[in-house]
Amino acid sequence: METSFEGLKAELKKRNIQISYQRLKVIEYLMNNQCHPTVERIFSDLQKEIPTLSKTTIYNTLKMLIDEGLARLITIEDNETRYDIVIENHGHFKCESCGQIYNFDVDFDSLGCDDLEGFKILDKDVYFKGICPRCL
Amino acid sequence: METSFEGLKAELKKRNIQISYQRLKVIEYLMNNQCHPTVERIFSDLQKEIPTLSKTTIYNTLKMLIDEGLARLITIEDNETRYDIVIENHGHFKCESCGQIYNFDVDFDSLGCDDLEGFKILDKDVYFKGICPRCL
DNA sequence: GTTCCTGCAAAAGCTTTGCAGAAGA
DNA sequence: TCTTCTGCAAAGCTTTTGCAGGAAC
Repeated sequence: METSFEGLKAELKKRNIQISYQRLKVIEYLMNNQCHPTVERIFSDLQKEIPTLSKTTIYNTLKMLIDEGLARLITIEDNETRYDIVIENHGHFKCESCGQIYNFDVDFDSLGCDDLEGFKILDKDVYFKGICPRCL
Repeated sequence: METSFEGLKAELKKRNIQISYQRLKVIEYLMNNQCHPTVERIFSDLQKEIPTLSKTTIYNTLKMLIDEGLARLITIEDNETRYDIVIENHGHFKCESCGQIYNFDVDFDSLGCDDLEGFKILDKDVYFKGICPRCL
């Protein structure tokens, strides 16, 4: 899976998807801020640079990336939707104190195979919650 | 962790929490329908029995159970919040075809410890998505 | 009598939809 | 020219809050 900025742009071009200024900025933001931002966060940060930017465009862009399999949703908390541009398998740890989300490596192959014989598994997510070292 | 109906009632009594008819019915529903229902589902099913029941009461009851650590949220999908009365550690598999959520055993102890040294882990969730055998 | 619970109505918050104008091919 | 993209405004949903009446202790 492509995780470099240039590679992502090439991937979109290959699929005949226009790379507008707004889309470029959203993708750039996701690449530079792998802290799994919410739409609100992306919006308020990018608005400084693009005053006319609307949330609709961010929603549109994120939807497009997810449809293309280039981003994924993180629903570690039920009242906030976050986004993750990195696709390679990893788990997410959310600090309940500061709200920061950390990545960590997970051996997905060793996970829950006994009970799921006959199931077609398309997607695996591991979510942990607790307190991060900085807050402890 | 207590998973029997009587045990749960006793647990609430011990904590001086009133067990009203509405609360009893919601708990009973969660015990009998471990398919991880949404609020909408609980509401429409229980309304047949309790015509005056309001969603607010269901939200209140679920919030109380979660605050007491007797239920947990499942946020496998970002646009629907589901609830789970069984607390013992298990993973959740959601069928993308029929929407059914299945439980499966997970060896949580073997999960992602290398990267998380110094983190205080309070909660672990494993979410899989795919197609269940019935839909395949 | 005091505290807690229920449930209606309203508010809040996030996401989607409709649509007109702009930009790009 | 034709298609696609942007962004405002409105709509749609789920969840929360305020509050008055009622039940439990």
